[in-house]
Amino acid sequence: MQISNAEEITGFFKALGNITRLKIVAELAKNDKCVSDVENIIGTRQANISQHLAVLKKYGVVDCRRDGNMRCYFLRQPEVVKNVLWLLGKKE
Amino acid sequence: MQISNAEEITGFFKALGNITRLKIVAELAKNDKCVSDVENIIGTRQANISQHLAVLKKYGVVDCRRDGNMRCYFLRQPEVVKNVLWLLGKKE
DNA sequence: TCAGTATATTCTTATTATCTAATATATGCA
DNA sequence: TGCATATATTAGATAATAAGAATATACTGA
Repeated sequence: MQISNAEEITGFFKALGNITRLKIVAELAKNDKCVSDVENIIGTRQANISQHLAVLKKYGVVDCRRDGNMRCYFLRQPEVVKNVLWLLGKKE
Repeated sequence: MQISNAEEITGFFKALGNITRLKIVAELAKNDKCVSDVENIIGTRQANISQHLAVLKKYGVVDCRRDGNMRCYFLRQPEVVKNVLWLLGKKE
């Protein structure tokens, strides 16, 4: 197995290697959400959610678009993320 | 997407979220290796490789067996790991 | 323009990760 | 038993991450 873009892949794993961010990503896998939606679902302070979303964005896992007053976050590669989570979620 | 075993999955991502460990795992995806093999391929000090292998083991990514004087490390779920790396390695 | 809402940023502190150097442990063999 | 080899563990320094609190920014609507 050759890893050509090891930095990038490591970044993906770093991004998901935190339980709060994993939960955020799992929520975004269902549908796009604005920050306050995520805040309500995850039950963490707004600033913290915002920081985690920034990390996810920095590593290229999510991106966002403005929606009026809000920011709507979404997975950049939803199928990849869903497949990875599915693979890991299966019981072996 | 429901994440039932979030802790465990986060652990997997933490384990792979380091470039040295990612490289180790990519090597083990080719075939099992003893510590000195990994050391030579990765080009890092023995103690450090040993520490990284301990992290991978702690999170359940690898396991090892004794082989005489050596320890042979292997992926616990090679197919899962290979599939995940393949998914992430594809160019989109 | 001003107030209100939504989100981001900065700062501080605590925890965790990483690396090196030194040392310990375990096995194989003479 | 004693030495060499292979690997693991510990300790200590530094860096990276995470969370809360406070504050700043940006958009909306009156």
